[in-house]
Amino acid sequence: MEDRAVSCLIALRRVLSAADNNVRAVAKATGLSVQQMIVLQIIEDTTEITPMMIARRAGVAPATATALIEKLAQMDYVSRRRSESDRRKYWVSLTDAGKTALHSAPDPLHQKFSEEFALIPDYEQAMILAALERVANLVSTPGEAPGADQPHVLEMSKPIDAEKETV
Amino acid sequence: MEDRAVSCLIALRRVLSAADNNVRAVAKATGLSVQQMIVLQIIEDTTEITPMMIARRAGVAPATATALIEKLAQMDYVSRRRSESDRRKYWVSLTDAGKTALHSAPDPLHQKFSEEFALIPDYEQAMILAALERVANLVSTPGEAPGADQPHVLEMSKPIDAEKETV
DNA sequence: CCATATTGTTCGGAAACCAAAAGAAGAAGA
DNA sequence: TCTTCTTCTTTTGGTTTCCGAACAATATGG
Repeated sequence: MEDRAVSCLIALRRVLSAADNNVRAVAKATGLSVQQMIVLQIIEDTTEITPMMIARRAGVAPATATALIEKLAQMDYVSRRRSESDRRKYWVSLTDAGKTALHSAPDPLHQKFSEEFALIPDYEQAMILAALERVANLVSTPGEAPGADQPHVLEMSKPIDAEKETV
Repeated sequence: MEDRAVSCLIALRRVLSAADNNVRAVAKATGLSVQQMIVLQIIEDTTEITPMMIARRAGVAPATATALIEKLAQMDYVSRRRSESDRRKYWVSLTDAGKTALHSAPDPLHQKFSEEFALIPDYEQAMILAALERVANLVSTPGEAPGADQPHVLEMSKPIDAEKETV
């Protein structure tokens, strides 16, 4: 009877595999690495976020996050703004170029899904949405959920430009 | 209208993110790299498969597939058997150790899902399964689907042992 | 037998990643 | 104020992963 759970997991793995291939394709199309894309998406989700939080969400070591952010900053896809409440950290956010880059490449999976989803009868659409949200709530751990640790609002732009000449 | 498709994709991305974090955790627990785990799973799915097919399914370059297989063979997780119908290629399959390794680590997502899924009322379980399979069919491309390109049955074991002394 | 294609490998370099140590800034207590 | 401890980020050094390109071996079709 927990047979059905197994079937679910199998279906899930098919979806996962397709999605994985997809991100790679999209990444290649944008000229970004997969990890860079993930980081950009994390930043977009939160609008503003610190390196440590990026590391936690992306599941990489802090050192790796530093390198990723530095790279993205060099490409001018993200901007950094020193926090004033805690001057050790800084807030990373997407530049316009970053947003553009993130959405420039067509996403085959997104498109395919949207197209075919539109053909499905209404009641079934609703069913699928409900099921997906149910599953998302089942599996998503609070640790990586969005929402916590928002930046203070009162910090004004004080750009991190000192290290502009980093090689 | 197509609002619902967007909500679906958002939910899907939550699931994806959770799953991604999960594979990393499991990989770390097994001492395998993520890519190695994926390859092992591909091999298990097909029982027997050639390097090129592995490369295509895993979405990596042939050179990478070679390296991955070589590594897994060194760990004695996979065995190779030269094809007789086409002596360029060979069939890769899982050893018992490989199967064990692949399933040794507890899978937090799998567990969590199974547990919570069991608590869901019957009709909703059925609904979720149907929805997941629907989605899987929507997104999965035939190219990476299992089933095609099976090995000929008549090839007997002629191990690739020549390179046993590879450093 | 000779092109051409396919399969897999080797090689060299680029990039990703991490652990550990270091640096810089906050927090807490005397 | 002056420790001392903690947190956040970076640097360093070294490992691993991955790919492109050139290559060898085999197949296939004239």
